[in-house]
Amino acid sequence: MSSTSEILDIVLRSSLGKIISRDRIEKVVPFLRLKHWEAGTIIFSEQDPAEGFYVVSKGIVKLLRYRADGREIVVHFAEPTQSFAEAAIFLGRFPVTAVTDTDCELVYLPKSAVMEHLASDPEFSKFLMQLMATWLERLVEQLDTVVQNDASSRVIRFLLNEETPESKKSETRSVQLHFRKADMAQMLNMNQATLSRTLRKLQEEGLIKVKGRSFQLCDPKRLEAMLLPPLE
Amino acid sequence: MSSTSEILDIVLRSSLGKIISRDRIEKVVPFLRLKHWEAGTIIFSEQDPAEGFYVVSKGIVKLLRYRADGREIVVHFAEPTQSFAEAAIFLGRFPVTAVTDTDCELVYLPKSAVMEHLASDPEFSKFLMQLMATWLERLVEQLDTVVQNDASSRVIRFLLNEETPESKKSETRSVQLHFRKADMAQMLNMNQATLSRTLRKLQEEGLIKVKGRSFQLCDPKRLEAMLLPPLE
DNA sequence: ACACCTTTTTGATTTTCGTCAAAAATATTC
DNA sequence: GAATATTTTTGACGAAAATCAAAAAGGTGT
Repeated sequence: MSSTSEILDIVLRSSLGKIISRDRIEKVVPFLRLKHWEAGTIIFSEQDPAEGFYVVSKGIVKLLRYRADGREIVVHFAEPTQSFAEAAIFLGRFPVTAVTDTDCELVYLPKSAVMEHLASDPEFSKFLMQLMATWLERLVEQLDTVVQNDASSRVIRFLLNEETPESKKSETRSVQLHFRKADMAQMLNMNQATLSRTLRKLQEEGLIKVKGRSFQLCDPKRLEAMLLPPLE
Repeated sequence: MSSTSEILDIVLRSSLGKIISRDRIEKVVPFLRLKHWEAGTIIFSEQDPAEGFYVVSKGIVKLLRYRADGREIVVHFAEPTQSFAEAAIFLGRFPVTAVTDTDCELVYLPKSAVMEHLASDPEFSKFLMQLMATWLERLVEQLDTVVQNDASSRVIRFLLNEETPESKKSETRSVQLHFRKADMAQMLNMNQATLSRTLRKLQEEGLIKVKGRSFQLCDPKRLEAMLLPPLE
């Protein structure tokens, strides 16, 4: 299962594979580990010492913070080909907790391999910084979304952000959710009941159609316009 | 004013100065620029192409996003010795807007100088990544704070986070604000009036004392306990 | 197709916070 | 130190969303 060639394949297909040469990847592959994780397992916890980072091969990993009151603050859902916790190896600790949301397969890249590679390949360090910069951008975006003060705006914004580039080109624009609506509510910092009601309202207004976990954006222009200030 | 030795001094005192050798800094100093900025000036706007980053020498720089409705989402207040927008040179664009909150003096480090240095000094790339990782941590922390759903918790959390290590050791624990209460309210995603009322409430409960921009934490233990779930 | 479990929706009620506007307090300038 | 401008506090009110609990819908396995 966890053969060298399989790991190679995963890394090549991940975002890392797009920047690092095949040669270099082949060299580090022997130091990487592929592992299966059952749904609901804690991969690491906030403040744990960090000795490496991960690439998702299969499944969804939920990155979050646990509140003292048991509530969860979801930072991100990591999907296949994405890596996560890159920054942690530079902080020395994980700033969030990672839990498998479904059964998963993850490649683990130990810090030592990364650091060595960093010294020998300036391109790699640029790439890592780009990755981290993307995380920063994502977090700023999320902060912005979550702070939006009415529920509809947050939902609309989420949907527009979540839309894939393919969908944007196609005729029937849609968003496919890879996790529960309850999770979505968490990400948007609202009550599950409020999300439900908000979605109903948006449907009644003919802006979207909801069917389980798929959302059709019936009127993208009007959706975008709703994020702008009301005309007065 | 903007003499080479002055710039050298600022960079040495900044967080960059702590990691990069004096030799190396001296080499790049001729490529850096020190500039004065009047209060309320936009340094760069969200999505502007990024060709360098900044170190604050004097004053406060507000990093934020403008909403379509004119509201501001404050991401951070950058204070002297701090650098900002490092990540932007890897993204190619600024993810936030930067506005001088007071009169400022800033050193500008052009991307070209950074990139050159990056190739020749692996220590520097590690340092830059640490800087960016710190930003990430800060953003996660802020997301967590802002999402806290009641005003008191947000305020308490902010105060505890804002406390300096020195204060934590000292007898009279306190926090000194470097910007207006209105700004603080923005950071905490609440109305200025709400912040005012919340502070009053916390004072009445004997938890803090407020005098202008300085806050005394009378009962740090109880403050921390308030972030925990209520006993039932 | 049934029973079982999970997720989502809905209703009724309460609470918290935003809004607006005016007054008070605090800084700043001359 | 009076006068102006800026910042903060306070009050009255309304609106939006949280909460709790129960019903409905959707999945899964046998």
